[in-house]
Amino acid sequence: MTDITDPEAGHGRARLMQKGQQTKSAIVDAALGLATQIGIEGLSIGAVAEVMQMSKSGVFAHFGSREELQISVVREYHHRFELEVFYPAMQEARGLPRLQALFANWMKRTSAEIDSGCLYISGAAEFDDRPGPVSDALASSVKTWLSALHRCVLKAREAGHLAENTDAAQMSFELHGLILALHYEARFLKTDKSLDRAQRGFEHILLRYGASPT
Amino acid sequence: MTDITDPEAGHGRARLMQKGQQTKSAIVDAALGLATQIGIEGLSIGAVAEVMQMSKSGVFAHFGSREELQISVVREYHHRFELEVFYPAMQEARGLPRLQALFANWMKRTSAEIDSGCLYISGAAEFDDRPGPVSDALASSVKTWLSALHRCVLKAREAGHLAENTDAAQMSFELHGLILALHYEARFLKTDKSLDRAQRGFEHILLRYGASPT
DNA sequence: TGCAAAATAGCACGATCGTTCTATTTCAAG
DNA sequence: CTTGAAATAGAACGATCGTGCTATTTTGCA
Repeated sequence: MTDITDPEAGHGRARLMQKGQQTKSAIVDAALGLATQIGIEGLSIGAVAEVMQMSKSGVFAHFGSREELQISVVREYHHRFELEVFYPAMQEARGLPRLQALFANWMKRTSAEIDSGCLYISGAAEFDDRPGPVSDALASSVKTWLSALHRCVLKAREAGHLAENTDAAQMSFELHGLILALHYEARFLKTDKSLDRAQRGFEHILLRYGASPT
Repeated sequence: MTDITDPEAGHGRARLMQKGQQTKSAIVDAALGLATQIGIEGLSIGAVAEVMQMSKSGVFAHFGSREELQISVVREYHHRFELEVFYPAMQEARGLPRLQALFANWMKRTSAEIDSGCLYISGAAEFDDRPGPVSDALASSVKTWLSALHRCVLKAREAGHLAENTDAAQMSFELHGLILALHYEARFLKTDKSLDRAQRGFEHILLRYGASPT
């Protein structure tokens, strides 16, 4: 959420974060790391406590329930997704360049080998038959992102970078599919060349929807 | 695997299945139903026992370990997938008609509301960071199916139903993406029209790869 | 520096997990 | 009908889970 307190800047300006908030952020950070490996549903307070070198109750007190911890993790992921995928692409010129940047950043995040799996994808599989607050939070984040993508396609069409009869929802669906296939084949099946395939698929889609060079 | 014993056919022919095998089949059936709802990793012997109205140890004895039960579930799913998607499509004429049937059956299975989620999709999300025998069994099944799809695309190209320069692996990748997007948006986001979008995406891909009418 | 408040630890609870062991029931062949 | 084998049940184990309760420690402000 806000910045981490800089311990060497304790003058004049009020400290931005109490000790407790710092710890909470660190816990969410650790929990996110765990959740991307073992899933949101597999997240356990005990495991988080061990990573944090804290007691279970110490961790628990910050959230009041496991569910609240899970929701915090989803929100944190949403935040990072915006930071790494959405905002950088907004720097690009409106229309096709921005759409291309959006997709490129999305691909990068999906196939990144350093941090593990995409929470939006693994979470969907975990919660598509398990309604509740966590599922709601996840679905809400995903919808926010997908509708941002949808708007970007619309803008590109309005800018004349795509064919006038472009069905933006259909195009978004097909782009989403490429990302999902990339995630599936690269992460689970360990198929190399998946990133190339997603990129080529993207170019195919651009051609179909009459992308004009920028 | 083999047929269920027909109790009214106890003459001449030896019974095909002992009582134990029948029960085991019924357990796997129940476990598959549970796994599609709560995931393969979420499968617990206690839950299966409750559904079966059996004791935990009674269920356990048939498999010797939870892992073996999970693998049996994967194999059963593989079997049903072949039965509902693969074999029926093989009845169609080689080439484009068969490819179309394959994709249509695949879509139907993916979006079916009666039985829940696709184990190949939810399982991939659960096991992409958790190697082991269950993950291996799942990956093996998926690869078998995807390579069957790949072969079908190759045959269609050889039959002259697709452009000569068709990259079969690339086309398979894009088809896979459509199915994944269908599953994601229909099952998790409850987006209607997803089936239409997948179908139109399929037609777009056919056009791109120069499908000639049959 | 002292003191209230916030943060964290420690412990216990009931529940569920996979698994092992032993007893009991059910089956199928003689 | 008998009998050995196969199938199932029952109880118990250690472990882990989420959560509540009560200390204890640490923090930030007067």
